[in-house]
Amino acid sequence: MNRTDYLQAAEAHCERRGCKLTALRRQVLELVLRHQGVVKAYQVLADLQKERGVAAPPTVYRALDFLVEQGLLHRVDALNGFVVCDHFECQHESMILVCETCGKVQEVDVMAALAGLHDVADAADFTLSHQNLTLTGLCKACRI
Amino acid sequence: MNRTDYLQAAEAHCERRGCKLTALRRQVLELVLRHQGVVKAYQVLADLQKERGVAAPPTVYRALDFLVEQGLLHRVDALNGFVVCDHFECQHESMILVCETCGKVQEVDVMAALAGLHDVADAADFTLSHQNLTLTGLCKACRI
DNA sequence: TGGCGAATGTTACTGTATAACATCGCGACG
DNA sequence: CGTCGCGATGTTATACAGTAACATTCGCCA
Repeated sequence: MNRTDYLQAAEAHCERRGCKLTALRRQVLELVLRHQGVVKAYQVLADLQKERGVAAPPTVYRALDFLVEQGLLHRVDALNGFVVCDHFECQHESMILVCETCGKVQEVDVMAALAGLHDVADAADFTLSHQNLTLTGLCKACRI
Repeated sequence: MNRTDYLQAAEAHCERRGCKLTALRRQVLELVLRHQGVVKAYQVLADLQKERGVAAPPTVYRALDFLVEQGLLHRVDALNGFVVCDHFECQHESMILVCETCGKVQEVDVMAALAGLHDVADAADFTLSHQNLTLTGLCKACRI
């Protein structure tokens, strides 16, 4: 899916969910899309300042929070960063793989494997929320 | 395992790994042990300052990093915090369950379930590091 | 057209973490 | 015994991450 199609789909997605992908939110989403992999909030802020002169942290954080809420982005706790989710349509749980060496990020679906985790959690009397796992390791290129 | 035994075991553990649980590191570990569940670095810093008058962030962070490296603590990314690991002896991967409501933390072993995750990662040409998963959800008490 | 609510702007601050350099303490080794 | 090296700790300053609180704007619709 190219960038234009993605943005259009994202807009429709928000519409369906009863909220709006405003100009600002769209701009922030575009800025995130321009990067490979994980982006930091302050990187987005800097980019935004380049495009519109002024912008303060809350501006960016509010937009990012919104996009995460809509499932368009995932937050990567381990890196204090954000990655685009390119399959926000399907209700899913996914696994985000972050390469320790090159920082590249990929997202894979993981329903089956998660079932096992849910079992373990159940055994500990714990109910898991829907969530996205972030795991670190080595990607194909860096493993060599 | 009570606190004294734990500290002694921790010291032996470091020894075996060829490094030292110095007085400072031991003190920081004790401070973490005094709390239930997750502790923040700046909480430890404040405690440390109460005990020894002065202390700066790097002092605490260096000690915490060391303890994490030795497997005595786990870092909980999602909370910017740290929890004691009470089974640092066995080479293990574990799953840290954080209750969204009360903040309580428990750690469970999870070898079996992880095998599934490794399979999924392999399929994506990705080699997972040994790591501790942090998952959020609701604990028994808060689920009611 | 006026008023309501959501979105955004603005200021200031709190919390998290690390860089860079100084100093200390202790064991190895001549 | 000195001193060299090195790991641990102290110190200062600053970078990076996130939010509270309040002001303002904008679109919608009664």
